[in-house]
Amino acid sequence: MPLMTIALRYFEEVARQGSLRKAAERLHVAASAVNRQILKLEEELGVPLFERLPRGLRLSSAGELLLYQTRQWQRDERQILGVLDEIRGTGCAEIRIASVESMTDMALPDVMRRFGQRYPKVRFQLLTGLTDMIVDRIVSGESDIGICVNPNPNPRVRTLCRATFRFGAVMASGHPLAGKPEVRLQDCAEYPVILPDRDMFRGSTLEQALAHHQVEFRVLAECSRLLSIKSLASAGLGIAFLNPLDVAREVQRGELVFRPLKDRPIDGARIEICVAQGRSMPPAMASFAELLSETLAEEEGRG
Amino acid sequence: MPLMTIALRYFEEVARQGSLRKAAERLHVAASAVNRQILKLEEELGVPLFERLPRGLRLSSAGELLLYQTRQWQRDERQILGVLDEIRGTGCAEIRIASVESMTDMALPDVMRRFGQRYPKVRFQLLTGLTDMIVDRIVSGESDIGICVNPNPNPRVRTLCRATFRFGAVMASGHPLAGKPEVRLQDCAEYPVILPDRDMFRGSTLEQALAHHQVEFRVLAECSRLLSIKSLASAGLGIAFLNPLDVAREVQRGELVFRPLKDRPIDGARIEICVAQGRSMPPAMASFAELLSETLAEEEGRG
DNA sequence: TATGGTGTTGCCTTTTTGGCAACGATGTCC
DNA sequence: GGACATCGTTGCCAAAAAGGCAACACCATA
Repeated sequence: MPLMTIALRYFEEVARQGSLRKAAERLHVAASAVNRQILKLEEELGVPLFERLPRGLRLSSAGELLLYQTRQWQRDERQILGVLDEIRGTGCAEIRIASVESMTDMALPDVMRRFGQRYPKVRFQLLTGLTDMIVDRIVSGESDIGICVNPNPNPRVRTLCRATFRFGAVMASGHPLAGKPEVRLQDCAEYPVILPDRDMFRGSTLEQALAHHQVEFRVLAECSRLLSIKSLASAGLGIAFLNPLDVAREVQRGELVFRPLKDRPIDGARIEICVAQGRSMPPAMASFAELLSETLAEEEGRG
Repeated sequence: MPLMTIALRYFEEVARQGSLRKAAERLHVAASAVNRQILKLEEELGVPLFERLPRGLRLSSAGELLLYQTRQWQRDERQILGVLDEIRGTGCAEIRIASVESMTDMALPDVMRRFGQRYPKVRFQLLTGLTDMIVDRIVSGESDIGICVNPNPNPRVRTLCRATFRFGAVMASGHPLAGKPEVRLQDCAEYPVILPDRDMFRGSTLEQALAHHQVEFRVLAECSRLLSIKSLASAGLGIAFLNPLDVAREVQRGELVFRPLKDRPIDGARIEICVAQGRSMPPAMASFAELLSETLAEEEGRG
């Protein structure tokens, strides 16, 4: 338990009590033991920490300095012991997730809730961004678990699980195309569409698909957030191209409908769960990763 | 010298080397000794700090946490050992002075210069203000040595030395009154005078003296700074009432003349050097206080 | 002057830490 | 596939550190 020298521990108590014998009593040791630690400490530091008065000890200015530092260390010690206490058993106090938006609406909250039943004390840090940034954070160790879409192969990243989701057309339930079980891109061209903005769009599977089929769309809006895209589609302003995960909640509530695309071939979005290569995961984190992987696989099967 | 447990010291090196044996080599101890410290540390903390690999040890997430804290403590340790090194012999690294303006122009720089020859490494913090604030700082421990004027008796303050300086009239060397060896307040009433402002004036000996003699002055200016008063007087704009210490430098240079007042009784300004009651001073500080007291006594004799 | 408080020291025991050699396990090289 | 190197770990014992007890010297106070 003791992370700092007994000498410092004794020193703090002596400074607090102003007397060797009182300090010794509170420390449950003999006064001579305390005295020797203080004398040794002063000798090693080369500076008197106390001045000896007939009624006890009083801090010198060097002693005040050291006392201040010692108290700081004691606070540090209590704090870290507390954190290690939380970690005991779980192996970690916090799981830092970096995820694309697709997962953050439905899948992630669900997994986190189920995980919280087994590990109620583990906190989360949830950061949303694009794949490149997510990979960077995993590599640099800023985040523990990354959820990204179509990441480039990277030797410093280990993929735990991957699942592909095919794009589909997403529109308000009252939309003229909502009646058909499947749609073609050409059908969609008759209505306004809502696309991700340049940053989200670049390099995405959607970009490749649209480029391949050479369809001319009337673009109503380009959005930088998934939430915006869904809001516009919900309002009936246009058709969006998303994967089932993105709109699971809205489809469930009947606000949006998801219609697979008949066109072939259209690659799906490959969602991968990844961690830093060469780093092991504490039990709780491994458990979380597994839960996440299972959920992703289930969703893939359902889609 | 070691302020944190050997276990932590070993732990840091093992984390750095990634191997018990390499760490042991750098620490000049047997590998078994290092191993035992690590095992004991893990047992006491109740958390594994490393995971054992066939090629060595790798930090767990608990270990990373502790390593971060340990490195912080090592920096703290180096820093405070450095300061204690400076203190060795002198007893303190810094002398914090709170002084009225009277001393800060001539006496204090002179004392600090002479002190610096004996203790070149000791730094100063010089704060200028009014007596009440100075006393407060001494009591609260924010400053070490206080130089104040006519302080109220205070059981928590110990006075090392006091010296009284009688007020006099201060004027430019070309002033009509500059020719007389002594002046009366009544003489000064024929010319504009420069007074300290309300904060400086209130409760001062000067206030009592002027109140006692019932002389009507034509006040040219009230100033909140000693420097301003002297500047106006130097410019020949009026007569100021100061004590010899305030104008020692200007008198020496011939810019101002100091003329004692013939009126009786006029109490002098009682300048006191004081420290906190019940606190002892490290050698360097005591030396400084003594130097300061001597200088003050000399100046009193000269005036 | 007696008394109760202080820090300090000598002698000894107890506890902690270190050193040495050996063991079992794992990865590497020929 | 077997020799070899490297790793962490453990048992046994010596060295070092810390602690306990009693006595001492000192000083303020009653």
